[in-house]
Amino acid sequence: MKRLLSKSLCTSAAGANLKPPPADPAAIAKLILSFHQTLDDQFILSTKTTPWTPNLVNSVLKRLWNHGPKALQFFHFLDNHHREYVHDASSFDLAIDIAARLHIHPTVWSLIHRMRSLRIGPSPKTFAIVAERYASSGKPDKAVKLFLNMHEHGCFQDLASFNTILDVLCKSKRVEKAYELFRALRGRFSADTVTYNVIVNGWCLIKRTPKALEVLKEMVDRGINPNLTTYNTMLQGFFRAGQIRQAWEFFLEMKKRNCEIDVVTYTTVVHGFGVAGEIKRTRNVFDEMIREGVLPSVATYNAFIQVLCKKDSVENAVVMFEEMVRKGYEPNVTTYNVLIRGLFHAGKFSRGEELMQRMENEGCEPNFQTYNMMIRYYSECSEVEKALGLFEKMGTGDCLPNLDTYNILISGMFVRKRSEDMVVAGNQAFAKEILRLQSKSGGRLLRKFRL
DNA sequence: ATAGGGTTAG
Repeated sequence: MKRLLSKSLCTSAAGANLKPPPADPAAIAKLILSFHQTLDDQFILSTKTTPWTPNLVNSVLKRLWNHGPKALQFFHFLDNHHREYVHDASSFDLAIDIAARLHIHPTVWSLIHRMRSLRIGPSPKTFAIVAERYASSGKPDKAVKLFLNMHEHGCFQDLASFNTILDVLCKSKRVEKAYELFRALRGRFSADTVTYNVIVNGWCLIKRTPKALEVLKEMVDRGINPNLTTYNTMLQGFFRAGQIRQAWEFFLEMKKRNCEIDVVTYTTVVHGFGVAGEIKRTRNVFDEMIREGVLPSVATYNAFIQVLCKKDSVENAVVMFEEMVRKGYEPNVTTYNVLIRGLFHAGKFSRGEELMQRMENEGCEPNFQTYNMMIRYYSECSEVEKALGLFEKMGTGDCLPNLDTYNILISGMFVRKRSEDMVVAGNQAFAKEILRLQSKSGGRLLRKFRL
């Protein structure tokens, strides 16, 4: 029912014959996307009676995540045309995130200033968002500067925000920069276990386990107690760096020292051995885990199923999947994605499709990864009809095609795996379909790819 | 949004 309504809103001519949308974020997002230029009087009329709440606004913003300019238009529209509604801090944070991802810094800063004038922020979270954008777009120095200047925007630095900026730098692989800042300011902020864990994890992320061990040692020397998170981080680091023997010894040491090793420890080892192709040891550790009374989580099963797909056989992965279901676990979107990928990788497309149907029947919505991965496999095998079928299905559901989807489809046009004739026919079908869809999308695709 | 485990293929 909901889907039918969404579809009718999507396919109606832009701006014409639109009924007021209910407080349904999916319907509102589709309505916004149906406007090719700016939101106009028609939209004002359509949303006059909509009961706006921060939750509703946030849902709409999240649905428009891959259509950033539209999302910002919507945010500003509410600010300007519904004067009785005032945005919540969480909505500002989302809008700031979107503007920062689009690198529209004047908008980022005007939103920050507006937050301040409304006395609802900016909060440390707001700064974390902006810093993360700076760090991941090659501007770690601007991220650091932002942290150092936070207080000028009414937001004082504390240990938590210090730990956050270090984590942001580490997660975007700017570990040297994080380490520098850490050494300069650890005294001023009284670095704690979390601070050290962030730095240990940073070195592990770039596979520099000797540096991670050095920080671990330093931590102990300074009287900061490592905890299970520290050890699990280090263990994961060894696996990531391909140091399987060291990982195993570290794991044994953890047990010898009576660490209360937990589900995260075991999942790390199951995954680590599996990725290294040591399926037998993966099984042994999984059995040991159950023997020791540590309950596997859905993540443990996901790790196991994934490595069975990659390093063993997809049939064994299916067995493990059925076992987890039998034991009462509820597979999540990751579980399905991993197994569907395994089936597709093995060329078992129809079984992959069946599993997708099953996930939907179970109420687990396919996401971008599900669709994009399936479309990629179909495109690579010149299964044009199948790829387009999924693309169409995306367009009518809650998970709209994003830029990656278009990229996958377009690169699919250039794949040559079958006879030249098939490729030409496939290309024509793709080109025709993409042009048709782009005309519905208001020219976004045309501008992006100059088709 | 102060820290640790599970999602692409190349």
